[in-house]
Formats: sequence, C-alpha cells, structure tokens
Amino acid sequence: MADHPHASDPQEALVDEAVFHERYPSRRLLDLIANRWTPIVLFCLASGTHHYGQMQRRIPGISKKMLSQTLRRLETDGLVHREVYRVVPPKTEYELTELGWRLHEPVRFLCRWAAENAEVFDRIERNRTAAAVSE
Amino acid sequence: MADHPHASDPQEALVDEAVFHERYPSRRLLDLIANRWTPIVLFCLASGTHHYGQMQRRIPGISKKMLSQTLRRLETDGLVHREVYRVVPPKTEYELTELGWRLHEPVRFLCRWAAENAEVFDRIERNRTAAAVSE
DNA sequence: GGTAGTAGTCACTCAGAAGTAACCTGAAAG
DNA sequence: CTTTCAGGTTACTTCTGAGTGACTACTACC
Repeated sequence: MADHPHASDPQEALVDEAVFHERYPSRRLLDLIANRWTPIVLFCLASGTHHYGQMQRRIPGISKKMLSQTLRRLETDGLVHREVYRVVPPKTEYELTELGWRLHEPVRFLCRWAAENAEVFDRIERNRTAAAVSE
Repeated sequence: MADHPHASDPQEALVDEAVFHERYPSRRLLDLIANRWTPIVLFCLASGTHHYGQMQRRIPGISKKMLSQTLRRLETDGLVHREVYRVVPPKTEYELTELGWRLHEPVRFLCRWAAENAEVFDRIERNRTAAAVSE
C-alpha cells in the first residue's frame, strides 16, 4: 500500500470509506461476532440461563477451552453475566445481560436472512466448484 | 426466536444447535463476510463499477495483494464480474453481479444496525477497559 | 483408597489470515 | 535508456484463532 490514498475521484461521495474503519461501528460489530463460537453461544444463552456443562452438551463440537474463552470474553465485555455458586460439585450460571440481548438482535437477523436466502450460498458453492474444476 | 425451520419441542427448540454448523446458512454467511476486506469491497462496488486502482485509492489501508485476493475470491464465487480491457496501460473493471447485490443486503443491514447502535460498542469498550484496569 | 461429578486452566501445536516488499508486463513519453 | 501508468503476482514473515490433551480443586459416596 505504498500509494497515495487520496486522489480526488468523481464518485468519491458515494462510498464513505470510513464505514469499515477499525473504530467504526460496522467493523466493531464484525470483530465481535465474526468468530467460530460467539454467535452460537449468544444464541444458546438467548434461550435462557445455562450452566457450563449444559452449554457444552448443547453446542456440539465446542471444547472446554473454547467455551470458557468465549464466555470469559463475553463476560468482560459485559454481554454475559456469570454467577458462581460455591457448592460441591461446583455450579456456575451464565445469562445474557441487557447488553447481550442487544447484540443478539443482529445475530438473529443474520441467521434469519441466511436461512431465507440459503439458495444464494448454494449458487456460490456451485460457482466455486465450477471454477475449481475448470482450472 | 422460533425462527428455525425444524422447531418442534418448545423447550429444546429455542436453540437449535445446528444453526451454526458448518453447512448451515448462518455460518456460511459469516464465513463469507467475516474478514477484513470483503465487506468494504462489496460496499465500494455497491456504489458502482470501479477500476482496480480506483478501488485501491478509495479503500484506505488495503494493499494490492489483499485487493486482488479479495476480488479474486468474489469473482470465483460469482459475486463480482471482472472485465479486462487489453489496452495499454491495462484497464480492468469490476462490478457486482446480481448475486453480489444479494449479499450486499445483509452487509448493509449490519452497517446500519451498528451505526444506529453505536453506543452498544462504546459500552462494551468501557466494560473491557474497566476489566483490564481492575486485574 | 479410589472414583465420580462440575467447572475449569495450562502448555503445546497448527493453519490460515493478513501485511510487506520486490518484481513483472508492454507501450509510450521524456 | 529510463520512467510512467495500470494491474497485477510472488516470496517471505508475522500474528492470531482454534484445537488437543493433560491436569487441577473440592467433596461425597462406595
């Protein structure tokens, strides 16, 4: 990226290039939800308070490490509340905070849109395999 | 939240853990748009056909490598059409296909939601820095 | 004494995403 | 002869997300 970033351009105003800058909301949203486990954990907790083990059983393929890691991040971000009961055997409850519920909104939208437009992905996949074959 | 096709048991169906499986639309959507440059390239092309250099000037911080790489992927996926004019100096035009426009929809939604809910991210950031300080 | 049950952590590894810098093409202009 | 322009490619490095498996703590029960 050695080049000069601001040559004037006739169409300049049509795209606000800031919309995907680091600190811009859209990028911050993607940085939050665009990883392997966050959306599904959010989704899981949106169906109610869960214990650690409950979640691990419900989310197929997640390891203990990734589950804790994801939950810890959500906790420090204030999206999930963690309540530890010092009993034996230990018990910990996780639930969405109000902030967590806010973030659940766009995740739910993405899910719905994706489900309703599933054929888009099939077409993309066909294009991709077609390109792979013909090369 | 009963937005899943196979919703059956009222309790268990609140989360269908399949919604984020590899081959499920929601995950496929995230796999497509959840990276550094795809959304902004999509956004850029949504404002009209562009030349390569035009895009590089308009998207601050993108390197030639990442721009080509992103465009190539979008092309093989059938989201972007690439038209090469064999002149000197070379000229190449990129534009969204119909499929590309389809995918632009959810991206635009994310942008809008994020912009309208910017304070969510500020709260998250405050939580995060507060947690970092107190440890 | 050994095992089960819950909720974790730690050390290690690996793959892929992203960034940097150098180089290529081909004709025309200085 | 060298530079300029547009539009790239290639090799190399770095950084981070994610996965695996072993290990911990605490107490009750057999």
